[in-house]
Amino acid sequence: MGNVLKRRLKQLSFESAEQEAILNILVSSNHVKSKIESVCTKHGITISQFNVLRILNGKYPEGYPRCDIISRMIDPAPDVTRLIDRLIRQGFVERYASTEDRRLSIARITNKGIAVLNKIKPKIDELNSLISSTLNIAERKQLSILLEKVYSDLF
Amino acid sequence: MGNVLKRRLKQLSFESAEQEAILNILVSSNHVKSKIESVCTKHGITISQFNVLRILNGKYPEGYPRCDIISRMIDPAPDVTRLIDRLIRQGFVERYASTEDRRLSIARITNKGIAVLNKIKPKIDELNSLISSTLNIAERKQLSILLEKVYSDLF
DNA sequence: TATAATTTTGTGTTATAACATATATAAACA
DNA sequence: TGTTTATATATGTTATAACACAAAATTATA
Repeated sequence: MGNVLKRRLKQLSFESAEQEAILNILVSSNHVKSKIESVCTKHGITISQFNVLRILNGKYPEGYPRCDIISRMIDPAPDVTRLIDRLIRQGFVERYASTEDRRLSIARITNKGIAVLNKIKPKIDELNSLISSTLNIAERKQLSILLEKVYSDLF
Repeated sequence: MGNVLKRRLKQLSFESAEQEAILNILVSSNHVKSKIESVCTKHGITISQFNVLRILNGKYPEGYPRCDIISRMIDPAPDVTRLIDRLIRQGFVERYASTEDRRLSIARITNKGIAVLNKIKPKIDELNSLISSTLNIAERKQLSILLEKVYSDLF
C-alpha cells in the first residue's frame, strides 16, 4: 500500500495513515496544478491569471471588486491588484470604479479575455480525464466527500 | 452535496463530478499547506525550507546532492541552489563537494537545522488531527487509495 | 452628528521564483 | 581514445510574490 507515493517521494515508509493522507493531498494537488499550468503557459497566461479570468467570466459583464475575486480564488493570493494590472496590460481585463461604494475598483473581463478563456477551457476540461479514466463515478463522489471533510473546519 | 466547496468558492454549482473532485483536491491542498506554512513562519523558515530540511534530516549525516533533493520534494522547485544558499546563511545546512562525482554539491543538515526541525515537527504532527478528527481509519486509507490513482500516470 | 473602527484598495520595498544560459564533469559512443 | 551527449550545478536577469504600510471610503458607535 502507498507504493505510488513511496515512489514519488522516494521514501520507504510513512509515519501514519494520517501523514500519508496529507502527503497524498499535497502531491496529487501539485500533479493536477502542474498540468493546468502547462496548458495556461502555452496560451501566455499563468495559472493565477487563468483563475481570475475564470472568476470574472462567471460574472460578465458586471465584474467583481478585488475583494470578491480573492474570496473566490482557489489559491488566494495577496497581490491581486498587480495581478489584475498585468491582465489589464494584456488586454484581458478592464477596471472601473464603483458608483455605489467608491472604495471598490471593479474588474471586468474583456472580449479578448473571454476569447483566450474559450481557447484554454476545452484543454482544461481534458484534464478531467485524469479523474474519469481512473475513478468511477462512485469513487469520484467518495473522493469529494472525504476531501471536503479535510477542510470543513474552514466554516 | 458539495456544499463545503460551494461555500469556499462561493460558486453555486460545478460542471461535473470530475471537476468537483479536482477543485476539492486543489482546495484541500491549499488548506493543509497554509496550516503548515503558519507553523513554519513562526519558526523563521518557509514551507520549502522545511521540506528540504526534512529531506536532509532523513539522510543524516551523509546528506543529498541537489538533484536528489529535488526529486524528493513534495513541491519540486527549480531554484533549489539559492534556497539552500539561504539555509546555509541561516546555519541550518552546510554544503560540501562530492569526491566520487565532482559535479555534485552535497547538502547536509547541521545540528542547528536538526534543532529547529525538532521544534517544528511536533506542531506539524498536530496537523494530523485535521485528518484523524474527521476521517476514521478506513476513510484515511480510502482517501490515499483514491488520490494515488489521480497521479498514478506519473509512472 | 462626530469619532472610532473596519473595509477596500493601492504602493514602495524586499525576498523569492522563474527563465535562460554557462560551466564543469561524467557517461555514452564511434 | 577522442568526440558527442547528458547530467549537475551555478549565476545573471527579469518577473512575481510577500510584507509592511498608507490613503480613502464606509460602517459602527458614543
